Amino acid sequence: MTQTQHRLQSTVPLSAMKAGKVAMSPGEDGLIGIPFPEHSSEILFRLNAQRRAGLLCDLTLTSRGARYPTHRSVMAAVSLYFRGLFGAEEGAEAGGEAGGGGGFSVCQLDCVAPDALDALLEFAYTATLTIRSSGMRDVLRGAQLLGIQCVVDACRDILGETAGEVEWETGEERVQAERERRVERGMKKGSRRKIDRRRVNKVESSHHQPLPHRPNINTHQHPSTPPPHPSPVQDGAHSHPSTRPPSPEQDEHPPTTGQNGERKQGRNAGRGSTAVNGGVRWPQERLLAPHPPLPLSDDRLSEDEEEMEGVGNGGVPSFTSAPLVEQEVATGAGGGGRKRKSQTPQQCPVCQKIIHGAGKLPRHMRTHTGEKPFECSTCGVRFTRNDKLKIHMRKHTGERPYPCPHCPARFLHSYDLKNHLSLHSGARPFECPLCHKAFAREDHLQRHRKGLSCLEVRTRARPRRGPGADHGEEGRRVRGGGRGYSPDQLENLDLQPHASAFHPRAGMVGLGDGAEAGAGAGGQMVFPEEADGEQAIALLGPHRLPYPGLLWRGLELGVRGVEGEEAGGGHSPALQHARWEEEAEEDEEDE
DNA sequence: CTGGGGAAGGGGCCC
DNA sequence: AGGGCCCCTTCCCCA
Repeated sequence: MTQTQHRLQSTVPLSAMKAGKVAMSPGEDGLIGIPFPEHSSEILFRLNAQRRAGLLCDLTLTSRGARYPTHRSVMAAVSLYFRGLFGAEEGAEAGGEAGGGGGFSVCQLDCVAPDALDALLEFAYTATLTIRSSGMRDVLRGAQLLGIQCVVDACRDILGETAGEVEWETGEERVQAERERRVERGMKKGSRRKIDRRRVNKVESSHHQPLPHRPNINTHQHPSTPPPHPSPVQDGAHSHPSTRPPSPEQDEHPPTTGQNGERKQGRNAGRGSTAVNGGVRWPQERLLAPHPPLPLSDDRLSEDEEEMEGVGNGGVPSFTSAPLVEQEVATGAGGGGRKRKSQTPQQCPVCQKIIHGAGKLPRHMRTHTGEKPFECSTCGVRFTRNDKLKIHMRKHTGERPYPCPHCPARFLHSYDLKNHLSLHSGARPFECPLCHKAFAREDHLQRHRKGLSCLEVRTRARPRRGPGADHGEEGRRVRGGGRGYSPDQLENLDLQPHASAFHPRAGMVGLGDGAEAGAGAGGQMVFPEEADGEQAIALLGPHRLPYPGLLWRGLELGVRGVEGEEAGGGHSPALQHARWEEEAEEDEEDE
């Protein structure tokens, strides 16, 4: 858990803010979308912990004497059967005792083997299905009975069963399904990889939205007003689960992953099944993969993709790969105008960042979605990119392809060798323009600068020769949040970095006088109503802001330094050096 | 505070 | 056009 929390802190939002990457759309003043890729897994983890502890459980499933406390909402989210049972189906009225209201109920599922039911519950709460090969059939049957389609698909995939037509499709649904199939066939005109990518994208949506928003394939199968303790057996008998695939989705999306070795090794490693203690373990992506794209007509596809780009819906948005110059065309009323031409550059729909390079947008999008499809088969570490995995694998293979020509040292990365060579040469090409201390690495020089460890702390607004220790201490405080706001940014903020403004006590419950609150982490922060934006910033200080840039934006202070010139992080070292030179000159002029 | 290792993300080139 | 591969920069962490 702590690991997850740590990832939460260090994942997209912070880094994005740090680099000024979470930017507002020009037309959406004040609206900021911040994806939290770990949120869904975090929630799931806590729900699972509650289940295991029996907390807040309002539904008990029983199977042949075994009892499984669980949560209605979770089961309704993962199972079509329970969704219908509890009236949680969209548009369905919560009816009867089993409706969406409260109450505690017991559902007897003797038709599902206890082990299978346990595995399905584990899946529901962990998004990972861990089953023994021998129990595959039971799990498949249970998943069919409960309407957990992705598990059904995964099991069928493993068992090598093929999916046929769905007997219980209504006429309207059949038309819809046929329309989807036509769309799918149309999509298949593109490359196979493209289709796979679409699926991955949709999987991302599914990941945060456990069941797809689509006209449900068998709502009639689960009446919204079921009997108090309906038996899935009846349900299953209705749907002929043992002989029929419960969904037309299978038909549309024949399993392709991991069957013909088409995918690259990295992907296979991350997405395929892996043997676990004699069982088979399906990662989340694979389980969700069979979910189809939204049933869209060709004309609607672009629109809906754009709708999915919204980040305010709590889900991680999917994205369109439409290039900047093509988006208008693609979303126009042309209908058949989905064919896209040049793909570079492309704008990220989440952070608005312009991504250069064909095919680079999906790679960038994974920084938002948190998807890490490339898993190290040795240690299980996952990566967003296969080239990173490849480099990582060198640690296991011992390969160090970058030997130093001057000594026996070998390195994993080319830049390590580069750094190392500078040690041989003694070159320290990066010199601080203020204190003239030289560094072998540019980032060390930057750290030196940002750390205010030299005379750089002398800002134009303050006397240079104050108590030096104070400067150093203040510098450390300013930097204390770890975000490393440069003096440039602080100056652009027009903040007077008086010690009181960043004193840990300031702003902790109460405005100043008598404000006595714990300065440590966890102290309650209170924004007095009368405190305006600048006061609020002074109260907090940059080191207290989890998303400093956000607050500044939210307070509409018009901080150019944060979202202006630094946004996008595209400043070149040369520019940075030039800026420093300029500052140094100004400082000297001040003297 | 500095040196070093490593991860993450972006861009260029090529297929 | 998309993806693989490589290089680069930036940042974080640790000693």
